[in-house]
Amino acid sequence: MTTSKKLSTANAAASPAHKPMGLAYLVGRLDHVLNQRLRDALAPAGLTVPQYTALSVFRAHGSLSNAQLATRTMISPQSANEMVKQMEAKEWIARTPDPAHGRIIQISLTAAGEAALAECDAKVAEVERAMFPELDEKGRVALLGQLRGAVRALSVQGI
Amino acid sequence: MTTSKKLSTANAAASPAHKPMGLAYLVGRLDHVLNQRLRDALAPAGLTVPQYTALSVFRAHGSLSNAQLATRTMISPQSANEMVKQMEAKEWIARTPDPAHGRIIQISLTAAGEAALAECDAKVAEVERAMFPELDEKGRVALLGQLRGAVRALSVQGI
DNA sequence: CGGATATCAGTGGAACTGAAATGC
DNA sequence: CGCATTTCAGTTACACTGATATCC
Repeated sequence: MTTSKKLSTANAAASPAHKPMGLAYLVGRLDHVLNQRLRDALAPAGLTVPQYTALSVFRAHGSLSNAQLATRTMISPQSANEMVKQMEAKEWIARTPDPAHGRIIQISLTAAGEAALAECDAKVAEVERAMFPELDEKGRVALLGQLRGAVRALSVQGI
Repeated sequence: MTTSKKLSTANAAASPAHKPMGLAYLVGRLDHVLNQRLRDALAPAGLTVPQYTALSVFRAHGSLSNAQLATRTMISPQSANEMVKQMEAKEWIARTPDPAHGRIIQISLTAAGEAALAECDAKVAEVERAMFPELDEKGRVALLGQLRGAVRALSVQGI
C-alpha cells in the first residue's frame, strides 16, 4: 500500500497530441508504473517485486547457486545474496550445500515458495490484463517475443 | 561507468528452451538491462537516467511547475523537487516565479539543457537500435503505440 | 597460486513519508 | 479557513563496490 495515490490525469486535456518520445523512454516509463502496480498487488502476499522476480527465476530454472542467480538476473552476487537471505528467512527457498563442491550452495524453491508464487501469479496476471486490455492472444505472444528478443539483444552484445 | 561488467551469458547454453514468463516479468527485466545501458550511455554527458527522463518531459511539454512535473512523471513532489535542484545546479533548467501566482515556480529547459538533451538523444537512439535490431519503422511505430497504450492503461484506470 | 563462490561491511542514488511555510 | 505548492528533514528499498575467507 505504498503507491495508491491520486496521480490523476488532471491536465491531460491540455496536451492532446502525443509528443514523440523514444522507445527507451517509454519502456522506463512503463516499468515505473508497472512497478507501482505490482508492488501494490504483491504487498498483501508479503513479496516485493525483486523477490517475485527471483522466485520466478528459480521456478523457471530449478536449482541455482547464488552466483548463477546473479548472472541470470544481471545483478551483483552481493545483491543477489541479500535477496536470498530475505527469502530464506521467509522459507520460500531452501539452501543445500552442493554435494560435489564444498563452496557452492544450491538454492531452490520450497513448497511454501511455490505456493506464494502461485498466489501472486493471479494478481500479476490481473495487472497484465489491465496493462494490455485490448491485446489478443496472438498479439500477446508477439509482444512477448519482441520483449524477450530485446532483453537478449541488450544482455548479450554489450559484453 | 557503473555497470560495464562481465555478466556474460556463460551457461546460457545449458537452458536452450524459453521458459514461459509473463509480460510483467519481461518488462521489468527489460527495464533493468535498459537502465544499465542507458546509465553507461548517459554517464559521459553527466546525466542520470531520471534526469534524462525529466528533461525529456520538459522538452515535450514546455514550461511546468514542480507539482506538474511530479504528476506527469508519477513520482512525489518531493522526489521531483530533488531532481529539479540537481538539474538547476547544472543549469539545464531555469526556475522563474509564475507572474500570476506567487507560490508557483515555472521550470523550463535552458539552452544548455536542450544541448545536453540533444547530445544524449543520439546515444539513447543507439541503445534503442541495439535493443530492437530487427525492427523496421512500421513495427517500431506499432510497438511505440502498444507501450504508450499500456502506460496510459496503467496510469488512468487504477486511480 | 589462481579462479570461482559466498558473504561481511560500507556506500549511494532514487524513491518514499512527514511536517512546515507560503500564497491564493 | 481550506487547498495547492514548495521545500526541509528523515527514512527505506535496492542496487553497488571493496574486502575477506573458503574451496577446488
